Amino acid sequence: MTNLEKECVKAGLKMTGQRKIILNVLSQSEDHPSVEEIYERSKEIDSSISMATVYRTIGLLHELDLVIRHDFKESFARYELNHKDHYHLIDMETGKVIEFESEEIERLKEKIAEELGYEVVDYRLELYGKRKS
Amino acid sequence: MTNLEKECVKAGLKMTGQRKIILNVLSQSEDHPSVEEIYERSKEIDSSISMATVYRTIGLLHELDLVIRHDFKESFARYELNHKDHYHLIDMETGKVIEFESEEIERLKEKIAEELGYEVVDYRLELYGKRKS
DNA sequence: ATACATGCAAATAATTTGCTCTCAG
DNA sequence: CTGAGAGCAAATTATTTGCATGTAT
Repeated sequence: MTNLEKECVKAGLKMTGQRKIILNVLSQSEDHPSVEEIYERSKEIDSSISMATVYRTIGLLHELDLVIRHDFKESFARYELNHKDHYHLIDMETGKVIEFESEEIERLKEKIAEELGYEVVDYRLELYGKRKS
Repeated sequence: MTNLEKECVKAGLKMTGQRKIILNVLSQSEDHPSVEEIYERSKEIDSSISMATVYRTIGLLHELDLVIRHDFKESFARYELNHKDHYHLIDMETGKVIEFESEEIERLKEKIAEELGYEVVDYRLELYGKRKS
């Protein structure tokens, strides 16, 4: 049983075949798949899996804070496993998503929230850019 | 004719009654209204205005870069007139949106994009927080 | 005059949900 | 065994679009 699976069980979820597959797909994914994509990748392993199950599972994982949801200015959402703090730069020409980290932003967001009398519960930082010629 | 109206005309849009109303509603709004809300506020001025028109108008204004679109982790979008660079902190308990500015973030985002070989075309920075007790 | 806008209603697209059956614990 | 979970299809929600009619320029 993987770590991720253990976390789910600990949270009270039953470890069904479908959930194992979806968790596995997410673990294998280096990108930020949409529900549709997660569904497609999961179907390659078990073709009987349904969209509804993918939606419900992703929803649960999101509640458990195991996956993060992104809205990259598209009509649908993208997901990824919640690993360390990082940010995204979206190439507006190719749609490619580049991840980056930044200690400075980390500090800055805490500082700003602090000044406003708030504690950061969640955040979102995305840059949309064009490759320099 | 307001400045905003002039900008629209300059871009080739016809200045219809509906558009004037919507522009006016946006100018008056201190918050970040959804299309539904813009529609409600507009209807108080001219009850015959339709959702389709609001959607289309907002879409055009967005293309002209006169309004910015926000996805504050809700199921719908919110809009506001595009004034100077600023960011948002969303109070997770009340949903209230607090605007703030930050020279540092301004510089930082340029620097980061630069390092990745990109030019910033657009960006998004939101903090989601809980009020400190 | 005429191309662009509007209102209405129907169409889309993403996501959610009701219901019945299945299976993990 | 029993309640949580799955699949299917229908429902919902936000947004978009086709079309006949209206209007700013």
